[in-house]
Amino acid sequence: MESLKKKKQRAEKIFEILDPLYTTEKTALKYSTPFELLVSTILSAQCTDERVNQVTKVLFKKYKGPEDFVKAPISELEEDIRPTGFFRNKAKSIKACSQALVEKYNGEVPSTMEELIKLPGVGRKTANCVLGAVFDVPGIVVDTHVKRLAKRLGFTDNTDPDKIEKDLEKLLPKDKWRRFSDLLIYHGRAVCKSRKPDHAHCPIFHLCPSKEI
DNA sequence: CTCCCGATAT
DNA sequence: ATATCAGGAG
Repeated sequence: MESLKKKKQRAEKIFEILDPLYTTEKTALKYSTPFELLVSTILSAQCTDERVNQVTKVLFKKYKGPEDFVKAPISELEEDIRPTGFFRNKAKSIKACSQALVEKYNGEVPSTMEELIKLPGVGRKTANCVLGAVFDVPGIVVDTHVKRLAKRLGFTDNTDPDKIEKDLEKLLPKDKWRRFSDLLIYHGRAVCKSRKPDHAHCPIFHLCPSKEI
C-alpha cells in the first residue's frame, strides 16, 4: 500500500510534467458570461466540448440570458440543443435552472457551491467548473476523465465522484486543485484515453502504477 | 441502480 | 456492433 506521502510526491511530479505540456487548449467550452458557461457545462454531459460549442454558437445568439430560456417553449429548446444528446433532460434542466436564477438571484449566477448545487441540473462537477472558471474558487472538477485517470494513477479506489474529489484534494495544495483537474482532463483526452491509452507517448508513464497491471 | 440520448471512434 | 463522450436526477 503506497503511503499518502508517496502519492503526494507522485502527484507533484505529474503536475510539473503536464503543466507545461497543456498550455493552449483550443477545445474548451466557449462562453462570454458566467451564465453561458453554466448552460454550456450542463450541455456537456456525455458530449464532447466541440459539439457543445457548435450548438451554443447558434444557441447564445437566440437566447441572451436566463429570461429568454424561461420564455421559450420546452419543445423548441429541445430542438435547439438536440445534437448534444440527453436533450429532454438538458432542456428541462436549463429551463428550470434559468427560472431559479431569475426568481432567486436576479438573473445572476450565484458564486457558492451550496447555492449552485441547489439549481436544477447542477451537480458538484458543473458547480466546480463554474466556480473555478469565473469565480476563481479552488475545486477539483471530477468528470469522466478525472475519474478514469485518478483510478489509473492509483490516486483513488473509489467510484463515487464526491469521494474521488476528496481523495485528490489531499494530494496537492488548494491553489493547484483547479489546474490539476484540468491537466488530467486534457491528458485524458489526448493520451490516457478510455479505450486505447497511448502508453508510448505518455510523459508520465514512469509515474503510473497501471503500467504494471 | 437505471434512465436519459446523439454522434463518433474503434 | 459497441463503448464512450467536461453528468445529474429519480
